[in-house]
Formats: sequence, structure tokens, C-alpha cells
Amino acid sequence: MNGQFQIALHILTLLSRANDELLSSDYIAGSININPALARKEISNLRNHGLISSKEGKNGGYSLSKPSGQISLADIYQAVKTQPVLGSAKNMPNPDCPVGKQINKNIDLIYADLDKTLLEKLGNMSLADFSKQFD
Amino acid sequence: MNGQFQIALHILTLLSRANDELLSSDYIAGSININPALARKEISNLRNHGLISSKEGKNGGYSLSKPSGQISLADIYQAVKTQPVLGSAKNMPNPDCPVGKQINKNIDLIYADLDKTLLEKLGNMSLADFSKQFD
DNA sequence: TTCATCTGTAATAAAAAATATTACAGTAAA
DNA sequence: TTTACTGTAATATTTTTTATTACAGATGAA
Repeated sequence: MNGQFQIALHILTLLSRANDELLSSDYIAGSININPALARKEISNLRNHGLISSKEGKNGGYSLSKPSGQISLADIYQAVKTQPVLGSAKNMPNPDCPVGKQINKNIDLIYADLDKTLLEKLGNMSLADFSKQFD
Repeated sequence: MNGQFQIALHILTLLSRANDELLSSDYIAGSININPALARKEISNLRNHGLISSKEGKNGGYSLSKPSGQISLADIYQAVKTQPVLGSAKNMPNPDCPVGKQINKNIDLIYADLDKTLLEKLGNMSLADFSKQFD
């Protein structure tokens, strides 16, 4: 679980509390305390995953593309993740060793299992619930 | 979940299959395909956590310090991890923003919850079971 | 006793990954 | 036609991870 998830969750929390008002990348970046271009990059990804809508030009900005009750933390994580939650085996063990030969496969099985468990838990939490904590 | 866990699991799997024979850091590193000094460093940590015994000097090497059935994957992960499984919030958000002010705390709560779930699952798997897969 | 073979550990270097910065083209409102 | 935005690429910097080198200390055996 990397910093992207935290940034994504922060962005979406801000948007969920913005009541249809568009937020700019400058405002968002200011709340997270990161560079606006980096915020836009993350937003761009979330937009590609159908979570955020954007409007260009003057008075442009960002908004949620669906109600926060319909966005789960699993959706957010899925949008952000490139790998199973826990990574995947990436050593290149010795193929002449009975253990080395197949350990990556066995580790990946465990990781896939844990991944499933985690995503199930995240699936039970909505952005609306998370967002409510800030009232 | 980082590469350390994979290395630790690999080391312990080798030892659990060594039947009291001591394995050298050279042999272990050769199976994992990493530098022997790095293997020794990992082993040193596992030894500090009571999982491995070592013998110095000629014909020295490493062995498990208890039966593999008494070592869970959670024990291994605990020995290796420095943080909650999923990391922890590390941005420095704007404290003047109602969201920024408390988001780290709320993220950490979620991470702690997921952490607990993961460790419970890992606690149900023993090194012996993992090791058996290589027969 | 002294040589060979190990571990233990620190210091350093290199590689990889994450994050930040700069820059500027494109779009839309006023 | 100026101003205030987004979109995106290129680049730089920082941080983290991993690898390497080096050598002191321990132990067994010739």
C-alpha cells in the first residue's frame, strides 16, 4: 500500500465534501501539501477509472462523478494499485534448488489470498463513511 | 509487504528442510540468489527474534531454533516488519484544512484494522505447512 | 599453532522507486 | 484577448532498497 492510495483518498474526501462546487488542483494540492502537477496526475488516473469528472478552462476544476456512497475504498484502491496489495515475489531464486525453483509461485499464492481478504474489507467501507468522520 | 519477508520465508524454508544439518550463508544466498552478507543480515534479524540459531567458526552455519510447526507466517512477518503491513500515513497535509488536519489519523485507523486482519490470516499458516509444498 | 572456513557487522556504493518541479500547450469564461 | 484553469511530458531530486566490499572474531582441524 503506497502513498498513492493516501493521496487518492485525500482527493476524493475533499471532493465528497465540496457539494457540487468544483475544486481546483491548486486547492487540492494545498490541502495535501503536494505539488499541483502531482495532484493533477493522480486525478487524471482517478478520472480514467470513472471516479472523478473534470472541467477545463477558467473556473474549471474537479468533482466526484458519482455519489460518495457508491464509491468503496476498494474501488479507490483498485484504481490506484498496479500490483497485489502486498506486492509480488520478485527475487530470481536459483532454479536448480528445489525450494528456489518454486518459491515465487507459492509466495504469490499467499499474496493473492491476502489480497482478496483485504479487498473484501475495503469493499465494505464507502467513501461516504470515511468522509463523514471529518464532520 | 516488502522483499524482506520473501527472503526471510525463503531462508526459513531452507532451514526447515535441512534436518539438523547446518546451512551456510553462502549456500542460503545461492538459493535465493542474493549476496551472502545480505543473507547474514536478514538471518541476524531472525535470530534476534528467536527463530534461528547460529554457530560461528569452521563448519558453522544456521538452523531453526524451534520446530517449523511452531512458527507461523505471522511470526515471520512480525520479525521482519517495521511498520503496519500497509505502511502508514506519511504525508504532511495542511493542518488548516479540516480534512488535512485529521486524515492521517483516520488512514492509520484503517491501516491498523487491515493489519490485524492480515496478521490473523498469516497466523493460521505454519512454516511447516508452507515448507511441505516443496516435497 | 596456524591455516582454512565460517559468522557478525559496519561502511559504502549502486540501483530502483517514489516524489517533486518546471514548463507549456490547450480550453473556456469573462 | 486576457485570465484562470486543466493535461501532460520531460526532467530533477530525494528516498528507499538492495548490493558490495571489507575485515574482525570464532571454531575446528591439520
